Amino acid sequence: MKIASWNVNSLKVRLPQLTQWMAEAQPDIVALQETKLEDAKFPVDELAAAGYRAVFSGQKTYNGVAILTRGQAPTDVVTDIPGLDDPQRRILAATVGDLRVVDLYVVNGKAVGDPKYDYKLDWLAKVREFLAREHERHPNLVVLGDFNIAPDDRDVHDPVAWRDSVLCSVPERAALNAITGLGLHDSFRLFEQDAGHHSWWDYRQAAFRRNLGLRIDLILLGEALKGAARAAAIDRVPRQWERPSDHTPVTLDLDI
DNA sequence: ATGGTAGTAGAACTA
Repeated sequence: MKIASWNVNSLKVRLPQLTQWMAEAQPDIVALQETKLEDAKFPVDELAAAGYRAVFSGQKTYNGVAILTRGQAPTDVVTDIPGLDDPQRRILAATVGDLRVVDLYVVNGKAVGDPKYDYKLDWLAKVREFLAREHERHPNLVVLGDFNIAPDDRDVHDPVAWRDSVLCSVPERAALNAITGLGLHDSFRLFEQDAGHHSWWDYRQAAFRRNLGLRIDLILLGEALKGAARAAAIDRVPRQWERPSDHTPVTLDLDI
């Protein structure tokens, strides 16, 4: 089975690209971020026509997450972190067959020291507690999404320029390490050790053409699933299309 | 150099 994550930066704008990409890539599960759609406006019928069921947690203008599945319908859906009263729609957990899937749109944080940065670190700490409980209950855990953190310097086009800035700072990386420390493995690094592989490129300064990007979109696998991983990839093709998202899809092939 | 581009909205905020 193939699992994917894609920050589409407006599902309304990117729906044609999403359905085209799914028709070509044939993923079984797709986690979306930044849908920017109220639930009443989610394109349920269009995605059903493409062969996918959907669960979603959205809001107008900002944020919004969704999980699309082929075959079995997602069940046991959770849309909020227990103990965190947060109107921002950034987390969606669901059971899909034998897998527990948690889709995250991690807070960007704006800049180190900004109030949004403090919210990011607090949000990540609360997510870690939630994921610890999810992992205990569901060994076959997949946590994926836009983490808005580059795990280490290999994931950054210019580590010196980005040193200690938001998306790369030591406290953010510590928060991510606290999550991977639960036994959740960055699946891309099970297969690829080199630098220069990115999943997000700023719209400005021709960043994609120059490969000035970061790898911030991750698929984490629980210990029990690690041995089932067969291949991980970043599909740069949709980033080359007309009117692209600033993120491109990341994928994982699992032998289950 | 706090620029630049994109999405949502219809000005300013978020990324």
